[in-house]
Amino acid sequence: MSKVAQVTASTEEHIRAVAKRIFVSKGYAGTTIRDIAEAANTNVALLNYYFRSKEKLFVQVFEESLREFFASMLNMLNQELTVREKIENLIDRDFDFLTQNTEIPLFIMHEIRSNESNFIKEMALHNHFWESYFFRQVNEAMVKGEMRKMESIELIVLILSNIQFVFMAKPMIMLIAQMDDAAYLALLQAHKIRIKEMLFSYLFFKQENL
Amino acid sequence: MSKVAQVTASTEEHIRAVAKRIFVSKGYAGTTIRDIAEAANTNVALLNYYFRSKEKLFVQVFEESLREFFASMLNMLNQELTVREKIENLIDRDFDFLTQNTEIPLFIMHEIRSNESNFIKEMALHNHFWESYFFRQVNEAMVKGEMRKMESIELIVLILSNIQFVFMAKPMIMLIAQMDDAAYLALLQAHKIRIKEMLFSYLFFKQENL
DNA sequence: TCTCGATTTAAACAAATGATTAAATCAATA
DNA sequence: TATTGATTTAATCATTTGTTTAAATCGAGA
Repeated sequence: MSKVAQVTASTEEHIRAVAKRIFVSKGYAGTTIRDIAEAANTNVALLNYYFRSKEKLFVQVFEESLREFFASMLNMLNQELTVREKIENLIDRDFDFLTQNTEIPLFIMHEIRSNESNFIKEMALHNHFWESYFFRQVNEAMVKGEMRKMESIELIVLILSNIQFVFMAKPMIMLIAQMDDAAYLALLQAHKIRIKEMLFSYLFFKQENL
Repeated sequence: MSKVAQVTASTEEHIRAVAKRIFVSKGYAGTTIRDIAEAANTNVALLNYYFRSKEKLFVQVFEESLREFFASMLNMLNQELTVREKIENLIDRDFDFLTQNTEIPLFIMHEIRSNESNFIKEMALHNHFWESYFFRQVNEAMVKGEMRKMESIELIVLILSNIQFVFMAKPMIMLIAQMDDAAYLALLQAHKIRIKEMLFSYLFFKQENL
């Protein structure tokens, strides 16, 4: 039984991994279950045997992507570090993750928007987010004048803009700048250093116009 | 004849406009020609009568979107303004356009990536871009120490990150911050002011570590 | 070895989809 | 009014797509 379960789990996991790669690259609507079956060296009936339907398979893939996507942010929230350290940590972790998973942010944004069956909106992403230690820390720093005053959502948008856009726009950047992969990676490194410099000097400005 | 041509043009234009709305919202693969025909109060045969195929209709829509998307950037490039004025101009114009066309950036990025038939790569977006007056101006300012030194592509990525991400991530922002449309619009206004402040103080720093 | 449940496969089905056909309608003009 | 070409429509076609069925294969335990 242990062996059966093992084989089962690995077949199922293999299909899920293949499905993830294709869904992430071509989107839900652009992917057929035959694409997945073929790439996984199996057949469409087996997909439905393990996952019941294309949509249920997709939901699993999407939820996993969402978890990975938010992992570094959630991780950041409740650690015993300064705000500045946490933000630097977030940038480093996100760049590492996104360099290996360039397509994830665009995939998630596109599916949230084009999704009509609303299962995404039921995932309750906002849970306990704004009440976390991080945002209390931030508020405190703002009150003390150690940090520029703004709403939490503004802060998050400002930071994530500078992290994620360069990944979401990868195809266009490579196109208009006529880059190869090596040049793109070099851009990533330069960009990462630059946004730390810019964000830190903006967020932790030398207090005067508090 | 003039009347025939007029009616023709308006029917064709009406279909194109409806198609654009649906393609932009649901993506190429997620859109059926029957979706479009129904929304345009006509039938699938008429779509093919005017546009020959779903793909040819899509190409027209996509090219138009691309033109609009780059309009403010191209407009900026060769005007008689200072670098700082041009960048402020770009931010203002893009925010105006994107507020009315929130879905365009995500649409374009997604289609560039999931597109397999490569017609996009043949559109030669890079033409004369890097040789424009704007980048000569920028280079000059950098040499003079009026502006922080960086590659042109870095500068563009830095600016566009801060403009476009807030639009591309709209569905997620509204979801995790539990915003309504009014709150989102308020966020846009605050963000626009903020990024001008941040970018200008970073790009046009008080010269010292030139 | 035989049995039985789990896994895998080939084949088929119904619905959806992009495209086409052929006929109907319209509108200008001879 | 009759003709002609442009436009619009309903119906149909062939293929693709998600799903299901039924049979085959596998592997552990009796």
